[in-house]
Amino acid sequence: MASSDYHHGDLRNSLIRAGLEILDRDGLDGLSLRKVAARAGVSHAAPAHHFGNRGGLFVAIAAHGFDRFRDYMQEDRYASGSTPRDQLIGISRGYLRFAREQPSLFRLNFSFEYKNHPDGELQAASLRAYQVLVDVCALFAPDPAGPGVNELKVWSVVHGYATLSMFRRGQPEHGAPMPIDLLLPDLKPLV
Amino acid sequence: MASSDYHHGDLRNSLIRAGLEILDRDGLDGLSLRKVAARAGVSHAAPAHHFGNRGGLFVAIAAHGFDRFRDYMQEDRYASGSTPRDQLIGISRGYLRFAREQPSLFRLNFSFEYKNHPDGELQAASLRAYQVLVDVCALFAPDPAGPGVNELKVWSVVHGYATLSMFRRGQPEHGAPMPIDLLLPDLKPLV
DNA sequence: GTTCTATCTTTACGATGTCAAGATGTGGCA
DNA sequence: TGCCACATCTTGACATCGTAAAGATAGAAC
Repeated sequence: MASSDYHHGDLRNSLIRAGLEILDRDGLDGLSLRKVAARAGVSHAAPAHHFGNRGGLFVAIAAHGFDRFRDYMQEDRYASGSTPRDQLIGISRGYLRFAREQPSLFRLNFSFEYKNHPDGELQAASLRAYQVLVDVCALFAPDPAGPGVNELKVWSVVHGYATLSMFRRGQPEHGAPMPIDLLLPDLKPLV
Repeated sequence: MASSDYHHGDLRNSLIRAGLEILDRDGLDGLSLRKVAARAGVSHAAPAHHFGNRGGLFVAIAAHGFDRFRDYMQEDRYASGSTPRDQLIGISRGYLRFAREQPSLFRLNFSFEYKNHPDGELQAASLRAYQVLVDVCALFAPDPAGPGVNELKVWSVVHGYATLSMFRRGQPEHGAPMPIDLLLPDLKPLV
């Protein structure tokens, strides 16, 4: 290897980009430190050096995944009507679209591959995504059961439906998908 | 190895049992063909011979997992009151209790480790578990949006909440758990 | 210009899934 | 009873993987 490559300069981002590509091409099971290294054109041990270990790489990629997840929700939110209900349906559609179009990233984000790997960047990205839900729920009257209950209701039903859809996608018989607005709770707009 | 062990007799069940033990002790990531083989006292290649490959073993264990999952729901269902709402809350509690007490099995059941591994036994066990939900939903008036919508509403919110709870269990700050009956949809009893 | 340090490579090791070939017991057939 | 086909399990081997230790290199600090 040419000596000029010894200090890559932007290796961390290159590794994350390579990881996203491998994730998109080979799925979550195909993501490995060595493949990421090969794709980035560095030695097989370079990723572990940067990210500590396998979990570190997964965390870094998942942080990007949560930001992309948030983008999906925001896009469909801004493409929707302006009523609270429209906004709620919008982010739900974005949620489901992310699960459909980026299944590997979705799996990684909500996997436990990194459960013992606390990371501030990941947690921050995760909160940024959750904040979209919080913002839209703020358009509705809070549930009498307490604060955050609306968020939990919406998040649970949408995430559950997304997971179930992915789970059934492999199965032979799955008819027309259920429109998400039929499943969402009937929240009361503030004004 | 003694020649008398060449034909084990009940190797398949022994392997599944060993797999369940490893799953409970080491988690989903610790489950491997070779560890299962070692625990069952057979050669490292014996599991692959029986189940075809890694996915085959996982499928066989997951089939047992779904039956145990169904048991959890039935137990809490029969321990609940007799009104439709009580029954619904009962199976939801069983659902969440399974996720809490058998997290590795829960993860395996709803993982995609075997997504390209169609198996009749697994599908049958999965349907047996789903049937519990169908039975309880039959106590309510069907949703005007169509048949199966009640099931989908309940399943989505309970599964989503279970997943979110597992996801947050690793995090530091998770306050008192939300009672599930606050999240369940307000279905109308039949009579 | 020398040394120091972060960055990346090389080498090695154990664990894993998978396959091919071999060993072993069981049942069927004469 | 004796023999043989076959299913069952073992052995051996290989590629891939994560990980750690030790070495090489380039830029920074002085």
